[in-house]
Amino acid sequence: MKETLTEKLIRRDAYFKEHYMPGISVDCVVFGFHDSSLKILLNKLFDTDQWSLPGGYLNKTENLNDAANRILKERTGAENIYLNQFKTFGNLQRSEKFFAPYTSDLWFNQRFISISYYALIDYNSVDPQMDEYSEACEWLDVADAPEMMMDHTVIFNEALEQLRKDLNNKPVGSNLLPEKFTMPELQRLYEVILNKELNRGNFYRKMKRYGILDKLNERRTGGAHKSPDLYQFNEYKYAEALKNGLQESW
Amino acid sequence: MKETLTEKLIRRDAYFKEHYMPGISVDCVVFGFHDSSLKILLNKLFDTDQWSLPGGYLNKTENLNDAANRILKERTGAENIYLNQFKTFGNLQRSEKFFAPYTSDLWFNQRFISISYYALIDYNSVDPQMDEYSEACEWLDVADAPEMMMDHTVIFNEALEQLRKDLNNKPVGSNLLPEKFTMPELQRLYEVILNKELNRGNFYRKMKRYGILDKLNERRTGGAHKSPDLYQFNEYKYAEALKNGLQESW
DNA sequence: CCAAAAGTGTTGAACTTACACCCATGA
DNA sequence: TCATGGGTGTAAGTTCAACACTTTTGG
Repeated sequence: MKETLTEKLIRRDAYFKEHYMPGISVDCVVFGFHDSSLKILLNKLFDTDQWSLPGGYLNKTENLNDAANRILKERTGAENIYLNQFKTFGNLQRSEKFFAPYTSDLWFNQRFISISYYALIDYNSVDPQMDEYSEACEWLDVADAPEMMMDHTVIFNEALEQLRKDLNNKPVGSNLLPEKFTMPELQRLYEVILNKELNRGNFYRKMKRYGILDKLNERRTGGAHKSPDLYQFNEYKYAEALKNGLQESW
Repeated sequence: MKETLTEKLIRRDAYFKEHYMPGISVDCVVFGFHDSSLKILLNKLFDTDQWSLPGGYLNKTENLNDAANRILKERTGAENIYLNQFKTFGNLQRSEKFFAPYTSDLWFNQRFISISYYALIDYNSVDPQMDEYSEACEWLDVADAPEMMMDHTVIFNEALEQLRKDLNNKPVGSNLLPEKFTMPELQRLYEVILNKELNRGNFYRKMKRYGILDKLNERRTGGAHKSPDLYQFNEYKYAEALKNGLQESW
């Protein structure tokens, strides 16, 4: 017979009490880019209709950033993911409703402060993995994000806002795209993050002017039309340019 | 006979265990502007040579932002201070050295995660107040910041970096200056935050073009030369302009 | 009346925006 | 052959840095 979510939480209670810092959780908003749209990686918990951000707890002997990396590795199989801690959520009521059915002495049902990261990852390098409390782990389209548990919708929205602000200051492009990509793909990434259309010619020139891309002697074949050139980021020049920001208004 | 810092911490141990969340502290980097330079509010603990950021703990029945506001009110006497949560610090070793002399069962000597805010405040509205563990609470010049305890120097540097980035996106000017100020004062604020000189004429025009300032029918008299006009921020227009950022490179 | 500071004008360079055009090429 | 993408041209408008000029005011 299948163990319910409640039974699972009760069974794991003592283990968590021993190994994890009380009151501190780490949540990750994992962004990917696929099929010209921005995706987010979400779990679906057993016994609920709601989705949740991949998250976990802080081991007593673990650094904060290491916890975020560990949690992401468990969920995506990938290592060295680009992570950006963007805000810590600590309102009293943030998990009240969700845990209302549980007894208050349950470890999981204490007041938690959520230290939140957003992660940027090459969609194709991810193999979404469920955790022990979930019945699904999937990429969903940011444009129609589902209802999420607790305050995860708030966390997600703030992550998206921060991503938008970081577009000219953080290596967003190189972390969301595969190593080789075409100029139209890069433009679509910018458009979908900024949620507005950009002029093709100007985008092309602007990107070239930054000098952060290397043009490869390859093209993407197999498409329906002219094979577009492939580019890759010049990591050194990209990093240099980001030090002062890309200084553009888009 | 004066109670030592150690004695004080031991005496308060049970009280904190009862009322405050374990493992979570809130630190504030408080910025002010005075005499053409950027200042930071620091405490000096008893029995040490090091300075510390004003900080405190999170009450079990208190929201995160409320804790930051409470701590600031205790230290500055001011309410409704502009606060910006910018990062959470949680390395294992962050307080190791500092608390090494204390026994490990002391509440204060557990592993703490520091949720850090920077605060912007009108220098003149502050009456620096020592807490019970300090022998001094003073404004010090950011340009020659002293040695600080634990990882507070790191926290301070990241706050300053964030402030620089936020200059065009957050109401930095209106929160650091008194209600009425002159254009040269505003320019000096920008210069000291950005750490570079700006062209006077262009600064003047740019500020006017934003339309975020109201020119008053008053001047600052008493100076050695021409009395400059006084301005104040038009809060509504300032807020509107900040929604999209001030879009300037300075 | 003069020095210093406030405030304004001007100008050339640079950049943005928006649109248009040509070429290449794969289905 | 035609739709899509690569690459370039250009005109109009905007912004910027730099410098110089005028105005104001305290001593």
